[in-house]
Amino acid sequence: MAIPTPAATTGLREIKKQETRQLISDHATRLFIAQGFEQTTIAEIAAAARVAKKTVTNYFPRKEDLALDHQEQFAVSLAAAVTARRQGESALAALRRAFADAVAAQDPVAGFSGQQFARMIADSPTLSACLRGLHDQREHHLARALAEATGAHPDDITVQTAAGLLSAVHRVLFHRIQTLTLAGHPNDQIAHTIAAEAAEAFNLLEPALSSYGTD
Amino acid sequence: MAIPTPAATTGLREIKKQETRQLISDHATRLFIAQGFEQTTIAEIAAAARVAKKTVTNYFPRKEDLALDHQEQFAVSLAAAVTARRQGESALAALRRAFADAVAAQDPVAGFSGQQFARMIADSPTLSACLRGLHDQREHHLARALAEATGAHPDDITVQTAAGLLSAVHRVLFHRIQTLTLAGHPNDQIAHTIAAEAAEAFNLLEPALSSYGTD
DNA sequence: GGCAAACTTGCAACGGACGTAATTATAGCC
DNA sequence: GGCTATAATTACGTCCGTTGCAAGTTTGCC
Repeated sequence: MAIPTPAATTGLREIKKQETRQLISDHATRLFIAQGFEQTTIAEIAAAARVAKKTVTNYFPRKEDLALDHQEQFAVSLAAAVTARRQGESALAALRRAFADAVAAQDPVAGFSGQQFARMIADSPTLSACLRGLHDQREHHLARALAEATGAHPDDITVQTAAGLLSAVHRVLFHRIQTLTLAGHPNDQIAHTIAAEAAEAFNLLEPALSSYGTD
Repeated sequence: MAIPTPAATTGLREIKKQETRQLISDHATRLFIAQGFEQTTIAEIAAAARVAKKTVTNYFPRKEDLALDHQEQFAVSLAAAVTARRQGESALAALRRAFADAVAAQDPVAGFSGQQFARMIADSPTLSACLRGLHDQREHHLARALAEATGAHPDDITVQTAAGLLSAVHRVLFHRIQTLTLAGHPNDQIAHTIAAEAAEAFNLLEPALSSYGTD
């Protein structure tokens, strides 16, 4: 997926901004992995990147933003899967297929983040809380997409519940991938295990939502 | 529910500790309601309660602990409902009944917290994140209870998924009560509305888990 | 070449979290 | 009933994330 950059003239200023941002992000990730998230200070990152502390907090308003990338992509992933579902495909079927694809591709957005990254998150209450918030945002986006797909009011209890149930399955599977990653399993083996478990999990929900959100 | 106090001799010291704790908590709640959670500093609370700053953070390690009470009770509520379910009653039925009871009693643990309290939480990212963490803990406790009830391994994907689905319904309904509270509806009206919506939400899950966790 | 806008920088302040040592008051024991 | 060990409270101080502000520097445009 190339960067769209809508009318973003690649002037010298934009180029240097992107370089500076990447420079800070790279040093931050390296330090977080090496010595943990909480143990790394913004001052250290700024010193490593040879920029001012203020520049770091200017590009990344909160410290968590330095560690968790692709937040927006994660938050809209389920809603996008529903919006882009095939003709006659239910929301559940679309989300099942989307997860299977993500597992096959070992997509980081599905939870394939590497052992060191998973450990960094697990060891940091701040990052764990931030991840919970992202799961929450993802559910809300999904609820909006489901409301649009079914023509129901966004506050409708059935819409809200369906979004909660569907995102719960994805969240449980995400957490399972993280757990297996932390346990040291290689991605290939995790993908194999999770594929079978995902079938069980989605099958459990099938009787409840088999035709929900079908065109 | 009286305080068990297992062999807790009600010495003068324990009494004064409880008084001090209550004094701090009362002043904190009052200030949070009056001027918001983030806008209130621990120093202000300490000054209002006429104690040292350190005494506040000694009784309440984190600032959130000053605002959110009964955290442990909330976290174990779903697990307790499953553990105490009747003979032959499914986990879903037990949780449906527990929620109906909580709504009838307008239990704060179910979300009946009053408009000012709901606003305090909604206006504070810190408290919202803390509440998400509590929902997460509640799901994990439920998963353990379900594993024990079904004899399955706690890491079993069916157990994890069932816990995720069941707690998702409770979480959606909790959030709905908060939303209605923020909108200014009186508790009686909310209880009436939610009772009907809860029936819809649990009915949605019924085909999936009607017999799960039955003795 | 010069001007306006933007980015970067350094400094400062605030607030929450944590640690430590000193003071005070209680509870158990003789 | 007095003494001592224990535990809470207090008053410091430090660290770190976050925010605001003014000055300096670079970029893009005229």
